[in-house]
Amino acid sequence: MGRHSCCYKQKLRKGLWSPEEDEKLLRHITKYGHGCWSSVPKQAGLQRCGKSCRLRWINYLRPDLKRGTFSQEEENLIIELHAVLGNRWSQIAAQLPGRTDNEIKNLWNSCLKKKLRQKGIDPVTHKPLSEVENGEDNGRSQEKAPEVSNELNLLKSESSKSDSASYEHRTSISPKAYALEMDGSCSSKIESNYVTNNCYSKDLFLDRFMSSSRQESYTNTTSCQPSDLMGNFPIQMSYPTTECLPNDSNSSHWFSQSGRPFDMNSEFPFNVAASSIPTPTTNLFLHNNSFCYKPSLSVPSDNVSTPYGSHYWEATASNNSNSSIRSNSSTELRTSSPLNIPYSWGLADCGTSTKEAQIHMMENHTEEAKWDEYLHNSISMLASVQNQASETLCNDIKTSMHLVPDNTLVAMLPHNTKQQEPSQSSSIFSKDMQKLRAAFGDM
DNA sequence: AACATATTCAACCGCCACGAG
DNA sequence: ACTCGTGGCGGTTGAATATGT
Repeated sequence: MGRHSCCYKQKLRKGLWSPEEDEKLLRHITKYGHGCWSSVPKQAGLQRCGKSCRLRWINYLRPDLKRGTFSQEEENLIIELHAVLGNRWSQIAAQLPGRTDNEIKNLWNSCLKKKLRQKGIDPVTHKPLSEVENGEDNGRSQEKAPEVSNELNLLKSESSKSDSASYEHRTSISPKAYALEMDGSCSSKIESNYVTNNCYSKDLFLDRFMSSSRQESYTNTTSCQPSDLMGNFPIQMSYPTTECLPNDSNSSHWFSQSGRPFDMNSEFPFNVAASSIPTPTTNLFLHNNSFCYKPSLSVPSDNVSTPYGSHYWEATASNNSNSSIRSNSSTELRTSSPLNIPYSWGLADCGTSTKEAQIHMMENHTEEAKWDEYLHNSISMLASVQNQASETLCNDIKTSMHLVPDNTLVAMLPHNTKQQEPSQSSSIFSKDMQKLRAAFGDM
């Protein structure tokens, strides 16, 4: 038990992935989607088990992954979320677009744990070490407030080093919003984000943060603020279309996992792939101008026309030898124009030609209105959902969490079976979409 | 320069949950 | 009810790299 049948097969490679293997896998998934993972290695011509392929894709090849060191804000958010969620790395990762659970787990084990200990905080309980050492159980509920506020003090001090102004902004919450939260109003932004986007139960949240000094704790919750989470939804950037991809192989370098570049086969089928390439996600919350992806997808170094407008792209090499893709800031938000370009990541789409795919895209673009309306309607549903018992909410966590980790878009697509039922996350996305539209107008 | 030790992080392992048959 | 195949998750390992002596 436990071991996948495919792993018993002979001649399966293990260990680090070679650039050639990466290329095969990426090419295959870009072209066909992964479908059933167990069939991927065979179809892609890889001597790997499906599980290994899946892992490689999720942790390394996925185009929406961010590369590079974690920002202070990200670290703070991880600590915050860990205090609430524990070692539920996938759920924590869901709040950090572009980051994988593995990455966060590694960061936690190698870095954050130490940092917390150095600050005198037990990384397991998030209580002061002295308290942990002296024994506990002096009334758990009474300990929660100091435990949280201690950590928040740490976070505040950490955060203030780099960004005190924005910290103050982030840690503020209007009395009205707070009141809404306190009386359990379903229309509260706070709840919708905490409960739905953050995907832990309201009860858990309340239990954690709404203890005796709850207002203080809450208003000091660093990166977990509703305002942040509202912006925590990835927006989609359009990939350059096929036609714009350079034939010049010099500009299509790929990077091995150690950061060493290798040349992509110039025949890499982007002409087919373009229709399937997912929109990479970025993050308003971090509000970076640059977006780094683990593999450097071919990016033209001049103006790029897409079906949705022109974007200027600048390919740069970052310090850590990973590639990065930078858009000029003025067009950064414009790059989010195709908010709902549908892609079928994860759904085998073997027979889809470029043309078909483009038609498909257009159809879905018009379908967006319907879908948006549908999503909007689901906001009201959120009300009833949020009034359910926390147990129910806990059960829903898993469903909601499908939204972010793999590809935000996948979960939002009308044709995605996962989304055939209205979900809480849909509501949030709809809100976010409205917010973006309000800010940038309908594209 | 050579070695030892520490750190990082990609990948693997084992388990669980779920759906299909 | 049971088995099987699969996806997903968290814990762990170990090679590569960094740092210290």
